[in-house]
Amino acid sequence: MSKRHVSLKTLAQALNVSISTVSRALKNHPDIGPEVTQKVQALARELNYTPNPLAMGLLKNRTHTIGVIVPDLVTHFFSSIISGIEQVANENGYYIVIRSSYESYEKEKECIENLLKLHVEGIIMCLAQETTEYSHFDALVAEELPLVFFDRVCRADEVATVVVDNREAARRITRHFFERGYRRIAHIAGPPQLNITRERIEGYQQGLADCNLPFDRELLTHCDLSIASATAATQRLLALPSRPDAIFGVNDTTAFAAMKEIKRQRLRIPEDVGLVGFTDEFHATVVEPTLTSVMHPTFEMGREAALLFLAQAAAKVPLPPRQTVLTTQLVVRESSTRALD
Amino acid sequence: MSKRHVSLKTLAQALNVSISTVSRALKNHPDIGPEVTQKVQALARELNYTPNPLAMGLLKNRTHTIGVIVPDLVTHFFSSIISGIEQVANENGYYIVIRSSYESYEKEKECIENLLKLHVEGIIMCLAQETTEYSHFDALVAEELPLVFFDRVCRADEVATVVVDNREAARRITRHFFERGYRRIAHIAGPPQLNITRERIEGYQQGLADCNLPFDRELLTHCDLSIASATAATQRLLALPSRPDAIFGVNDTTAFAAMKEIKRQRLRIPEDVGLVGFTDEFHATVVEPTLTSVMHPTFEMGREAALLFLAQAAAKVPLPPRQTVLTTQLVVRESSTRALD
DNA sequence: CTTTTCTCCGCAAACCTTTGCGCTAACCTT
DNA sequence: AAGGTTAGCGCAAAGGTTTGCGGAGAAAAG
Repeated sequence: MSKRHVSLKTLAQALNVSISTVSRALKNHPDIGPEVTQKVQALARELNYTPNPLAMGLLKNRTHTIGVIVPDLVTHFFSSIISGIEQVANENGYYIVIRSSYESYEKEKECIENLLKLHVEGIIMCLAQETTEYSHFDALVAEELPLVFFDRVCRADEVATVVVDNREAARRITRHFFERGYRRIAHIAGPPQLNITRERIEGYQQGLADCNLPFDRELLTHCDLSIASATAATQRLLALPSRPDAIFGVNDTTAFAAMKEIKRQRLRIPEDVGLVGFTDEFHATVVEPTLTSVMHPTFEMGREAALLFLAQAAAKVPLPPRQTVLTTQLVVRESSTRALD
Repeated sequence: MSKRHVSLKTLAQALNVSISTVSRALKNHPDIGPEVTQKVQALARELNYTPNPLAMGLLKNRTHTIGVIVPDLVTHFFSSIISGIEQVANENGYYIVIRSSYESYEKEKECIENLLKLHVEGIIMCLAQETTEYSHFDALVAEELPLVFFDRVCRADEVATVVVDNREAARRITRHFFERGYRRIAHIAGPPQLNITRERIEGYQQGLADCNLPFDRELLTHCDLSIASATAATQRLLALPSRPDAIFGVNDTTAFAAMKEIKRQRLRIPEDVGLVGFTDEFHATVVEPTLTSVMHPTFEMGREAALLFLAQAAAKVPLPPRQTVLTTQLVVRESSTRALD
């Protein structure tokens, strides 16, 4: 399709010199005479010569490419992280190739195989929700290909990861509810296999313990992070004989779905039910009431993941797996601040 | 870093045959005897051989790579479109490399140069807001490199584009307001240089004409699509001596910002001020009141853009620039439906 | 027994770049 | 003037793949 690219050969033939002379002239090699160097550089500029990345890649065995796999592209959480990855990657001369796993284990495997075929120099990814078995990373680990997990992680003793202080954040939320007078604090958790689910549940339980509240198994329910599933979870909680007076959603999407359902049932937020999310998207400030949420440094998470990749890529020997833990902050808004008695 | 890849050479040496024999054996070339073919294929499978894409690219002058440039990655609108592009691209064996222009003209130029250096097979993009000059596409057009614009477009007589029926949609919104009894209908438009801005303004004016409403210059104001700017625009409108009773935002983000500001000023939606957005993100159903909006087929737009690219890539001769126009639908919710007298 | 016709495989070029080494002049030294 | 030095350039290999062509050996045909 597109017109032929100009190569060293093009220049060499036009000037009647050898290819190697052109190559050296372009880098001001002392072996090449000043006039020849002049002419070559002039023509290169004129014809807008740029080295063929494929040829360079073949020679140096490098593609300057990072594979990025996310469960989906559309969620603000992931797109924001990708944005962070992209920034650091570009600043360091890397391109990012994106694929989404659609939360599917099979697709995730496929993505990895595909990216390996492309000879990416590393992979930065977030596990799919379905993934419960991690042997498809064996090849990467064995080949010592730089690999970084963010948010949802596995094999943290082998590969670099970047996560947030999930336990601490969940604990803080629970205590915040308690301080605001809520006593039956429920948690809509994510799929059990995810580390973020486990950690946030642990933090939730720790928070309850801190406040001398009993852990009521009824008040812990799961969803698959979809809106429908979060709505159903909310309905289960609200239908309990002894209804919760506060709900902590595993992420903002869950919280938004819960908010919709709570309002649909004509319950008031925060008076009847307190609500807190996790991530703190922009929309948390738009909904009514505004949503209390944990500020998740998504952009930073992307940047950190990219930095972890760079560190591994630069290292001559395999680096010990590094865990980066980012700190979050609770942003208190209307949905959890009812007037205290 | 990563262990050496297995190449034809690896197989050839291991089996004591020539590289070309291995190459042919893998494709079941009749020239190669059955036992040799057997052995080669067996070893290839065992060692998990895959052709080196760099070598293939060098040979065929193809990279199987599409460059995608968006103003930003974080906005739902763009990430959703990217998702559509990614799907079609992957279905057809292409990888997508993403870069964001951050709405900057300079960065946009830089992105294009960068992607060209990577030898992408085409570019699918949305113009940056700052871009008012289009000569940096000369090279692409001249090289006949497949190029597709989506949403914000230029040079539509030369390059393929995919857009929505902006005029029609804006017209429909305006008439919807009129039917609901609103008479002073304002429009917060985007930056003047964008085609979407112009087209939606035209539709807005046409809608006014349809309803025999005068076009009041005061009721048309611009913003740069940022939240702060949209808030300021709303303030300007609400401060008018004769305040508008309806506002049509150029997109949902603008409408959300307007909603926040209207509520801050203790005005009621939809009673005092009707509000309509454009794009119809998920959050339109979460805010209170729920937001009437134009359903913008973003995912489809991404798919269509990718299909336009594929058509060009497959064509032997340059295709005449094709315009794909997607139709939208007005989704009426609470923010524009006050009780009629 | 020689010639033809296969079968089966290797050589080399092409895609593009880098780089160690070798080669040819011209210049300098003694 | 004869030998050595050096500036300035080209050859060739390497990286991996495909593919036209040529070549060797064996079997079939004369």
